[in-house]
Amino acid sequence: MARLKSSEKRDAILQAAVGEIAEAGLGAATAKIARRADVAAGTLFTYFVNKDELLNELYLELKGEVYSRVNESFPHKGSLERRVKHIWVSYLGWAVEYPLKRKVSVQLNVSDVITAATRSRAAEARGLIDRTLRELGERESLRELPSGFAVAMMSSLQDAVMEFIAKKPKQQEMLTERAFEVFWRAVR
Amino acid sequence: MARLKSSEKRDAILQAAVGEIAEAGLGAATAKIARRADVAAGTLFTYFVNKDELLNELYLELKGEVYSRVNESFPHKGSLERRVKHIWVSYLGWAVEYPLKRKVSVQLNVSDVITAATRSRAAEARGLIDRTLRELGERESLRELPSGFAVAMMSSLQDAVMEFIAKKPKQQEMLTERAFEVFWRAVR
Amino acid sequence: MARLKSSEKRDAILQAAVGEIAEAGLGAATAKIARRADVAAGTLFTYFVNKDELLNELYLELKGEVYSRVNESFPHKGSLERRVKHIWVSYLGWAVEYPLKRKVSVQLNVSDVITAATRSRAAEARGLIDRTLRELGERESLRELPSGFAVAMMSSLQDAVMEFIAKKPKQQEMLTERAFEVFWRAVR
Amino acid sequence: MARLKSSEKRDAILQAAVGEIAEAGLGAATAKIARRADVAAGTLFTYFVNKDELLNELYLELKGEVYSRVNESFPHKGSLERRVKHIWVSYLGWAVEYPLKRKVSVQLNVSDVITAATRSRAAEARGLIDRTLRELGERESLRELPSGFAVAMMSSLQDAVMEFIAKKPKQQEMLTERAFEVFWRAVR
DNA sequence: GATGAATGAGGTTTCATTCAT
DNA sequence: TATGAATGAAACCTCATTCAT
Repeated sequence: MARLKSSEKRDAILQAAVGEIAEAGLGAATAKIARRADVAAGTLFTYFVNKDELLNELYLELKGEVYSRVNESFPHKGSLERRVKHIWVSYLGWAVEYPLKRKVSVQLNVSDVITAATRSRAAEARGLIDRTLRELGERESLRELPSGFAVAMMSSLQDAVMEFIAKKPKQQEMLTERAFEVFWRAVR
Repeated sequence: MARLKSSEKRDAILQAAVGEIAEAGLGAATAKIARRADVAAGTLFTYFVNKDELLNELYLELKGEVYSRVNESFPHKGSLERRVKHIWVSYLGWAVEYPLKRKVSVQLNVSDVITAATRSRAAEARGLIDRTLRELGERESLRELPSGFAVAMMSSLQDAVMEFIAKKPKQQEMLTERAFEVFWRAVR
Repeated sequence: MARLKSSEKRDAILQAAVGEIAEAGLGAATAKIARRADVAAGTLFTYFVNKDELLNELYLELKGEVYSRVNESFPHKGSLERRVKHIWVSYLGWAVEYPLKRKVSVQLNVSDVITAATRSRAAEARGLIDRTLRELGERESLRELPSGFAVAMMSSLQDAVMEFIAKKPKQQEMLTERAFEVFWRAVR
Repeated sequence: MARLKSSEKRDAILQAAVGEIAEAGLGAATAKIARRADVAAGTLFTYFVNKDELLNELYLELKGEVYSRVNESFPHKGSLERRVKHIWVSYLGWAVEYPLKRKVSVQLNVSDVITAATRSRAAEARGLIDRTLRELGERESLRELPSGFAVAMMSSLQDAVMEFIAKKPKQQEMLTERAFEVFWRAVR
């Protein structure tokens, strides 16, 4: 008669964690996360062995969400530029749509709670993206730079764009386009 | 007269904070910071009214350090490219020399403890840099993007470079150069 | 279902607070109160959100105890003198029986931690007493004095009696009687 | 060339203590008292060996002030009623004029910091008052009550009057008069 | 599995007191 | 004497985690 661990509850906890961490930083209390998820304090620990694990799982979840967003209608057969732009546009779309999630994602990324293991599991899930970006990295323009530089550059450039979109949401599309042009000029 | 507040001690606390926060995040205990600074737990609070103020002051200190580094031997009369490159090189130089400080600076920046007031005080101190980067922002290539985009872009690109230099410190110079070329291509 | 908050524990904390405050004043440490109540330091805060609330609740509890003592076998239909005397005797009885409680009650009363809200909640609970004392206040002898004076006078006179009973407990009954005569002469 | 301990400073500290304790209770910080007295934190301890002593001295000072007020123009040769009334009126006058002092005096009195030694030193200073009140205590009406009861009763009745004068200062004179009548009726 | 009271270590901050200047 | 920085014990309170129900 044991109820199964409901993934619904798990999701509620993760979502609550986003809200709570966005407001209070990584020091957010598990009890508050639980309360926001409408779950008892103890219940949180049947879904995540401890807070660190919760944080690592959250990181994975967030990354996964972005990647699946990028995968949606990915132009597998498009030109390199089209494929890179797809990644560019869809990531920015996600980040703008879920600013709290992005904020939390950044905090997690910068902190030390996310283990190397988690980070590499996240990387694994990027297959599609990576293949495209590796192709980009091999271009003449980035030749002498380490593989991975293109990725890092794109991601950090996007962070910059984000800041501006956050301030003027209405110009999202324009900013996304123009910034992509700048980016593309750099790597072309 | 009684002992005067020594800026030596103040500095020791700030430095200890860098070390402690680099290891434990912004949740680092004030007591541990004090111990590392070789100062009694209570003494910390004669220099900073509370932890938040300590963090804000630390932020200012770190930013100030970078800016004064950039100001050193700034080629006021050089071409735009030379000036931008000076900023690029000197910032990366600082970040590579003091990776912990940079790490802490990033954590602070992302967090919510740094007040708007502190942020704008920090911005004020950037006069020299800003003038150059504003000039950059007015170039044809960035015309339709908001002023400030050039700054944000440069800073985020540098973050990307940092990661790689951190992994291969020996290639610092080469990476710095190559990455600047890429950046310059984008904004040229 | 989890363990429920036991009013037993709540009471133990309140009682421990009486002992501790009687010894150390309102500055009594919450940790010591908890220890004396045989409860973990943190547990205190599941029953009272903070020390101030504990103190306010304690005040209410103490007042409540007195009032319910007075209410016991209250001679609703007796003469005014009989009713006033009942109040007089039962209050003094309580105060003599629980000198620590009385001491703490006085300290709380004099301090500023007890909020106006708490004071008025306490006042509400005095219905029976107040009706009688208001009647007393309307007598010729107190006519020009503000309503409430009779109450204040009685209470402060009792304080005086208390001191003496505390020193010579055996004479409690006699002192209670004689003092009431004096009091009654004043208001008759 | 050593400056003498200036009694000016001592007084400033005592006065500051009144203000601070009235606002923050007996837990008032010595550092704040010192600051309010425009004196360095350490200086306080050249005038009072520790906080407890400061509090005891303050108690003495306050009591002394009242007594000397009562002594002023004391009608040594007046009837018992006149003398008692003089005490009554002059004490209430002081309490109304210095409500903070009175508040602090009450707090000190109720607390345990005031030693028995201090209390008896304070009592000594009451010679004049006591002689009159002892005379009062010997009257028929109070015969069977312990000596000292008259004093206690008077003092506690005055507390009651105080409360009302504090609320309606304009009626001070009337309230003082009427209440005395009540008191006198009781002991007559 | 779900609950939430209980725990106690640990966090920040306050404070009486000391002592170098 | 006067100063006020320095001290560190102790205060209040929070929190991740456990476990009886």
